[in-house]
Amino acid sequence: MQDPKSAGAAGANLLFLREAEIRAAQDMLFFAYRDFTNAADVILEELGLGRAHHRVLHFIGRNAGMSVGDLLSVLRITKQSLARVLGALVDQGYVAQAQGRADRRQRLLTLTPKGEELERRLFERQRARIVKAYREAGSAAVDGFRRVMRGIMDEEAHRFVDNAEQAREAARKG
Amino acid sequence: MQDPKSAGAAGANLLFLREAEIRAAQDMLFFAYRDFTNAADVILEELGLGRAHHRVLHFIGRNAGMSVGDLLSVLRITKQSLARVLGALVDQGYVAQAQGRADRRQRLLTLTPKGEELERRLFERQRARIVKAYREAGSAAVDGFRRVMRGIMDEEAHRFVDNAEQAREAARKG
DNA sequence: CGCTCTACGTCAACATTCCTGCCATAATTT
DNA sequence: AAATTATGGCAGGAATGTTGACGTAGAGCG
Repeated sequence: MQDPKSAGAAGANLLFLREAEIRAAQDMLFFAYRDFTNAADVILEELGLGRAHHRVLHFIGRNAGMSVGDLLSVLRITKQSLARVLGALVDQGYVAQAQGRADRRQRLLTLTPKGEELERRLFERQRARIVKAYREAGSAAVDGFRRVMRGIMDEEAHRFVDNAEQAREAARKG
Repeated sequence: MQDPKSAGAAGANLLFLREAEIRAAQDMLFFAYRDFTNAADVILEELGLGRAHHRVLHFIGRNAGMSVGDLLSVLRITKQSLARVLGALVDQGYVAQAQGRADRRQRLLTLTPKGEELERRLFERQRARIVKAYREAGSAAVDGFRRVMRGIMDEEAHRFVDNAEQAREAARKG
């Protein structure tokens, strides 16, 4: 190992492995996201809704009473893109809007019972996949998964996930 | 804990935690995918390319010499959707097509040097995010991450990731 | 050899989901 | 009163996806 040549090769090898790991992560993010979102598509298609509708239902369900602006910054899409999707969900009775108490300009968004029921049906499809993966991988792996995923996300998204967690904690206690 | 009421509450609590975990996984998949893909968007926009182009470059780079049909089944889009994107990449000199030796109907796809260079630039952007996440989480967490991600993906995708890994192994050795 | 199947390209037509820009309204903040 | 904020709405366009139909070249089989 004192041969500079083989040391160089070992170094290159380490770099190679490192890169291979990253490449594999790219693949996995693509496939996992593709197959995870795909799980709910059957139900959505029946109702003539798309993935954009699902995302909106999911995040309103996660953070009941959020404003339109909050939703926009979570989804990172434009007002107009959201307007169509959200409008359809309100029209079809999945989402309810309430005037904000502190700021009456705000429309605070919540799921109607019908919306909750649909969100749950969609959730159950995806749940199966996660439960299977978690069970196969074991709880230590799940912890690692969570830590890596958090590292990939933006800081702001971090905060959202934590808030949703806390909101549920509070709801459970109070 | 022998009180059936508190046992029931504990059971509900476990279910609650389990569901909260799954919900958090939903959030994290969305945010991690959103922010990870977003990392390369700046470069793509400069060149007038989209994410679809990036995906094609990525997978051809990962599996040099793959056929159009292989690419279609990996991406799970239609021939026509791919045709536009792939055609643009060929026209602009990022991707080369070669006639298959065994089956001359096939167009085996590879990246040109120009395509490799672009793919690398795109990769570097995303690499930073993964490296950061991996470093913060530690190698045990990375292993857990991989195992969970594999569990979420379809079996078929499993195979693709393994093949790409092996192809690189072989290329390194031979 | 012919017949069929496969891999691929291509054209037409259309749906979904995103975008930018601009304007309007109402309520809050300064 | 003026500026800012939260939201809604319209016009128009781009990226990405879809289905369906047709054509060509090559592979594979009886």
